[in-house]
Amino acid sequence: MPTQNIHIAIVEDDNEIRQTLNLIIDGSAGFSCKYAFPDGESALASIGNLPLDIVLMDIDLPGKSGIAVTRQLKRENPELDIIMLTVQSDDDSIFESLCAGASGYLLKDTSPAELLVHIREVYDGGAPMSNSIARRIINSFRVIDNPLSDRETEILKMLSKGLNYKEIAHEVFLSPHTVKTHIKNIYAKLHVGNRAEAIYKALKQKLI
Amino acid sequence: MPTQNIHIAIVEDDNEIRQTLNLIIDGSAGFSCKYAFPDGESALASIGNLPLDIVLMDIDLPGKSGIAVTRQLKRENPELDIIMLTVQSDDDSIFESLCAGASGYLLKDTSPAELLVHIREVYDGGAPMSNSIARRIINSFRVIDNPLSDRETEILKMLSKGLNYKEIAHEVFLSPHTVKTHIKNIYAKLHVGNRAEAIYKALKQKLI
DNA sequence: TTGGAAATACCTCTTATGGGCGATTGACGC
DNA sequence: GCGTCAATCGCCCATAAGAGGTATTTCCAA
Repeated sequence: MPTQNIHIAIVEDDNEIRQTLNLIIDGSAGFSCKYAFPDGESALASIGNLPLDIVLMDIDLPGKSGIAVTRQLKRENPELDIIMLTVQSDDDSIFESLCAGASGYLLKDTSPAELLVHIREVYDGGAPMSNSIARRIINSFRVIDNPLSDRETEILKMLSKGLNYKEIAHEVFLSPHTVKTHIKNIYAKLHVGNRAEAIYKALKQKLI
Repeated sequence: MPTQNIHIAIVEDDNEIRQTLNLIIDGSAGFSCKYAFPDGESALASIGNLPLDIVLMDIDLPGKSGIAVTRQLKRENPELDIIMLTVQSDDDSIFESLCAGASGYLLKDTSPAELLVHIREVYDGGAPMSNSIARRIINSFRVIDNPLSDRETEILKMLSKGLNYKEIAHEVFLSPHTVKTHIKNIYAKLHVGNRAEAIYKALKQKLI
């Protein structure tokens, strides 16, 4: 029993790549690719009224960048899945794309067969990434080291919620003086001089 | 020409699963699995002296959790790659595992054939994840929306660096009063009442 | 057993912060 | 042309925060 076709559009400025992708995808069983755009503006103008499941998006486009186009498309069509298909493999491109709402990130050295597999993965709720990209993403989660004691971490979390000395003291059944001492020690360990910087550093280093 | 075997260890408390995995992996060409541990303590005691490439780690272990074991293993053997292989699919388990240093996250419904593919992916520098896991990770990057003006964002960033009114005013060539007004507006937009909470929310929502 | 964290508690002093007010100017949209 | 909003500047005041101390207890590891 044949499943329903997955409807795909392409945004890619290189004519040859665009047409080749179009032919490959549209010619594969289970996939339909009736729309291809050479730039973001034309894609934004048309997509939204179209019955699409997935968009393949290049990043380096004339005019609006593929990341900006992704952001806007996702704002207007939250259900649409967008897969970045690009040569860019720098951290900025990757993380900005994900923040913009991309559901996958593939490098252009991906083979046509793999591409089709990955499109189906996205259709099935996955989030395919080229190997090197996936590793970069999960490395971004790594924690360096945590110099804070459990008590200090607990108090720092409350600080980040906006509580003051007295409120924290009440929460943890301590004297406000003790809370203050802990916070001073936290500042020393994080090499900061106030709450704002402490919370910034702690979040950046995933301490809280 | 045969490539070198990938050397694998298993940490898994369920005897049947552990032995089955062991047999499947060790019986596959290109893979070697000579070590299997029923708990984290025994794994920590032995691994480190062993010539291993990859460890498959369960999360729900007797005693130390697989996440804690992962953290310690990675601290002592940064080069070792650890793949979580678990039934846990809650956000906390996923993100804590990644923060602890896992290089992949697979659910136990992964087929043996896929498992071998994924082990090789990790060996080749990738970071395989089960479909639903990958999507959760990617979604964690999504930006909701940014209610702040450019000026406000600029000032909020300086706040997070620990600058006070006067210092910020000096940086942006404004009166300290104006800076204060901006900050008050930021608090209103973020529905917070102080710096700590503002920075926490802003970072959580990726506004800065 | 001794040294070092961690956790606990207190004091004083100066400065920064946040709340509550008001006000003008210049874009931009409708 | 009118309203809205960002951006700018201002004042007063109560309180919170941070910088400087000192000190005790507990517990773990060297």
